Amino acid sequence: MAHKLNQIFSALADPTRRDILMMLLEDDMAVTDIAEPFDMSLAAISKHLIVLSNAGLILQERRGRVKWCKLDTESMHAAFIWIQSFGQLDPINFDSFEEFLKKEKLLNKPETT
Amino acid sequence: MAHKLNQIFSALADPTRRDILMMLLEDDMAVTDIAEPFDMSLAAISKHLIVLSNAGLILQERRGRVKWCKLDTESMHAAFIWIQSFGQLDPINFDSFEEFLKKEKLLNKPETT
DNA sequence: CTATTATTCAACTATTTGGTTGAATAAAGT
DNA sequence: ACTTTATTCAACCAAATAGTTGAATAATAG
Repeated sequence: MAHKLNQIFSALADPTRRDILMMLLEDDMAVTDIAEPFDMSLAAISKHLIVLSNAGLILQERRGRVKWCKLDTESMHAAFIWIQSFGQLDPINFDSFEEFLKKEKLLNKPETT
Repeated sequence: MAHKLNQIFSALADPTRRDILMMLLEDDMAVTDIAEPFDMSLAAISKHLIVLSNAGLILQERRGRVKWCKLDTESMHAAFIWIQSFGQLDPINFDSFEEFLKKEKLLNKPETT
């Protein structure tokens, strides 16, 4: 699990990839649709998606000729736990934590597996 | 602040640098002492420290010929908040959160600025 | 079968990264 | 002044990264 942290943090270090992850918060998307807003070739986005996939931050499932991308929360959670248990945070910002809870509730995701 | 996330996550992506940060949890250290346990040149460690410093994860203060390194919690906190507010975490692991609180209490840091 | 759409592969390039070594600088210690 | 200790600088190298373009593959549509 520790070696995965390299990949996870490395994947999160790129702003394009963070943007992609945030887009996927809204909904699952096909590769072409993900690429659309970016000023960058499709192949470049495809590579970013492979990086995200290798880091375990997204899952890719091919249905027909379309490859659907969706968030995989586990790696993000692992990074979260690492930082959290690192422990050198400010007294803990309960406000932002509450806000996070609120947002979770608002999203009210149907697939709460 | 967003552009700093690139540097922060990128800095956290290297295991040597994460190790250094964890060593600094114990106490502030001089560059040479930080380098000692690693199978790597002093210059390499010096570079890692510059990366950590640029990411705002540590502070370096020269006293005499020794450069002391200490954690700077702000950037770590920024990364924490980003992941937290990203919101795609599992229902929230309250156990690990409690453990984190407990550890904080145990450390009982005097400099709770 | 042919064309179109979706995605990736391959080859290439430029830049960054993580490491090395040896010299340079800075501050003490004797 | 000379030596030792602490740290960085400079030049270099190998490997990884982030991008490009053009061809290849895969699946659907006509």
